[in-house]
Amino acid sequence: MAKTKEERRKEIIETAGKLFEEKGYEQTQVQDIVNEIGVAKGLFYYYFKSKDEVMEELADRYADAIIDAVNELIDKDISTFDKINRIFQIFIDSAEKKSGIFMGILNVKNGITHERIFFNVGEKMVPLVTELILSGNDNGECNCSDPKFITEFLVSGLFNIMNQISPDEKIDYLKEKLPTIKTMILKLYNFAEQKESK
Amino acid sequence: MAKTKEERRKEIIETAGKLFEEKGYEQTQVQDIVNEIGVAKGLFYYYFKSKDEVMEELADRYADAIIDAVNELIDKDISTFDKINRIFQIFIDSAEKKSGIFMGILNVKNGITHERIFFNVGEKMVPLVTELILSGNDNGECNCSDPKFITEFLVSGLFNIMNQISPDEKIDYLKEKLPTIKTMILKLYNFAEQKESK
Amino acid sequence: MAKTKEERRKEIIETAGKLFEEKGYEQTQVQDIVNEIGVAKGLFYYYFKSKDEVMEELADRYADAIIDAVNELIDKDISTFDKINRIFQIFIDSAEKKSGIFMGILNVKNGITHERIFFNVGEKMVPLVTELILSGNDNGECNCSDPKFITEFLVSGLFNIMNQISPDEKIDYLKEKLPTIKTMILKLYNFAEQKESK
Amino acid sequence: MAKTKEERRKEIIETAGKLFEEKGYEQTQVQDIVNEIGVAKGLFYYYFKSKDEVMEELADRYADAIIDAVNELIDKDISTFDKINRIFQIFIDSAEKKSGIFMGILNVKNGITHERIFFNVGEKMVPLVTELILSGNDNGECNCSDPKFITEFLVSGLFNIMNQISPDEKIDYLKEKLPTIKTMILKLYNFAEQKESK
DNA sequence: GATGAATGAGACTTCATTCAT
DNA sequence: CATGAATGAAGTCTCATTCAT
Repeated sequence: MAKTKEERRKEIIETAGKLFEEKGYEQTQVQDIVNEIGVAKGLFYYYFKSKDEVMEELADRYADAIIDAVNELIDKDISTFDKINRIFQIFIDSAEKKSGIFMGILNVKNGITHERIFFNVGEKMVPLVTELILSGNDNGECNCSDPKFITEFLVSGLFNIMNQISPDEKIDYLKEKLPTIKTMILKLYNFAEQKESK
Repeated sequence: MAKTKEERRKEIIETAGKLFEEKGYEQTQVQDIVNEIGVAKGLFYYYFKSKDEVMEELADRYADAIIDAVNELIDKDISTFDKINRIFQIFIDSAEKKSGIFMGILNVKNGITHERIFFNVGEKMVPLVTELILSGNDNGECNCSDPKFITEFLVSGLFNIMNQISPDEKIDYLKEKLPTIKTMILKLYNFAEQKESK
Repeated sequence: MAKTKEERRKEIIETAGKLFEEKGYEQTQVQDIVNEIGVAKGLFYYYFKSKDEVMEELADRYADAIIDAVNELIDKDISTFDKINRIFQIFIDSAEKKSGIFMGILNVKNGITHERIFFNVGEKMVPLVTELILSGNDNGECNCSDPKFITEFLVSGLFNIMNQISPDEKIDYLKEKLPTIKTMILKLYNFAEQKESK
Repeated sequence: MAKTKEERRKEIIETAGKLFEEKGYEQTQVQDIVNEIGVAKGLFYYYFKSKDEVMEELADRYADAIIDAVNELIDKDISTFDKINRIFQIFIDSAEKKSGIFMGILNVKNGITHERIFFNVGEKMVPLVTELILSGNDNGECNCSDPKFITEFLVSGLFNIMNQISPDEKIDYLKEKLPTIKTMILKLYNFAEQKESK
């Protein structure tokens, strides 16, 4: 047995994430997590100081994955409108990934997981998008008087939609809604009417 | 002392609501609630079967208060745009009331309370607004191809905004954002450009 | 309303007895008893010092009813065998009465009720029957070397049988078994082979 | 410390059994059990899901021990009368074992323990003995028209006797009564008059 | 790296009993 | 006689965390 340290850490985080989504944070016991993996409880505490620390890292990892992708995009030489669209696309795509998180059925009991992840993602994503819109305002691509508020709105709206549909329908549902979302972006940030480049 | 049954019920619900907001559902013990009121723990269970039942009733009461106000509005002889605006106004106003609920600082620990209330409110409010827009579509006041999705977006967006600011700033913040919200409504439901009647 | 003191006492005792049988002593709350009657909980404590006191009185009443009937019989001018038979007949008959007690389905949870009543009845009945057999030994009607042990055996055996069949079948079952019981009495106390006088 | 799982389980079951007998099931708290052993309360729930589960296992173990011994006996090549005698002997012997169960003073409060154990034992023992008598009827060793009823009678009678005497006197008392019990068996099942082989 | 028995504080809940009206 | 809101001690059960092996 004896996996490498990093493998085990990842295994624990991902298993925890899966269970938090399925049953909620409070309803998932450390025992459930180690049972799922097939190791002893003590091992959990060899890798993490507490159950809470796993949650924290979980939310961070998820947020970081999104932010990394967004950062990579931001310096590209494409229109602001395209950037914004792609950012939300990345956000949505993350729901398709096998990350374990985001894959849970809406469960009123797992509120804490959702809020925590949302908080982490939102906190990092909103400033990036806001900055982007502000520069778009400057060069005339768009005209939005309160980009921070609008962005918070869009992010939280999307997030909640994603948490209210079952994982099976999620991908198809979001694909179906994509044009509507693009129209919303167009209107709310006041982009000049335009065609999206591939 | 022996208050009437209805007074005590209300007192317990409101005290519970206040504490749930302040500390979160899981972190609020039944003992905290009865301490705050100054009665014995048994009394709590004389009125409610469980801690969960209080939460349920709390969420229902809050949702019902909003829905009642919305229903009253819906038959009035004013434009659809005005109705929609006022509905969101009611939604926002409810956050100002001293109801005890909704008054909490954003606390990542009280996710369950927020999700539960949001779920109850959203579930009832979205269909009402959707219906309104559909009839607005029919008589040419607006032109929205997916009113249900847009409404879910607006409701969840607003809800999250309200949960992310401290109660002290909340009222002023929302008042400040009101024009922006109205503009969003105007654009997202595609209302014909118009003046709102006072 | 306002029944007489004695009526209310009886009502409470009988209702309690019924519920103890149905659900067991520990599982029956004072609240259940007063709910069934339709009065307030305080009234229960106006008539009885405690829940235990009701149980005590219940067991006593039941035992006394049997003992009274047995005592009446004991001085009659009939054979000892007939007396013994009739005593067990009385014991069995009491199970048919609408007394509320003894009418419960076997419920592993109501052990306390059964044991308590059995204890009270047995304690009073065994010495009477034992005495009877001893005098029967003296005048040659029977010949039993350990009447106390045999009687305890018969009483506890009957009692358990009665607690193991459902109330609906009870009467018919016991009627069916009556000849077997008589044969047991005949053999165990070593009565001279004889015909029972009607 | 850290005993093996099976040792601890057994320790808990036996300690619980001892206390149930001494004070009754309802009157024995989980706290009492763990105090007696000198461990933390959580450990109890590490091994058992509930207090009730211990009781269930207790009754099962006791019943199984008897049934195992009886089964071993049943195929031996001895007379039916001897088998029946030895079965009741096993039943009685089990009361002498230091198993912890069955060793309690008669306590009207421990009715549930007694009823439960009796129920489990009786349920398994009665059919075995009944079958034995039926085959004894076939080969002419005995002649009993209702072996099931008689057996229920004997088992419940013995059981009650055992619960009504203090543990100190129990062994001597039962030894003293053994001839009487054998005579009862002889008569009730209508065995042909005979000598028991040693 | 890994185990899992053991801990123990503290949560929720129950209910017999009281007492002011 | 009757009410029923209020009490509070006591019980069962949970679970994150520790630590000796």
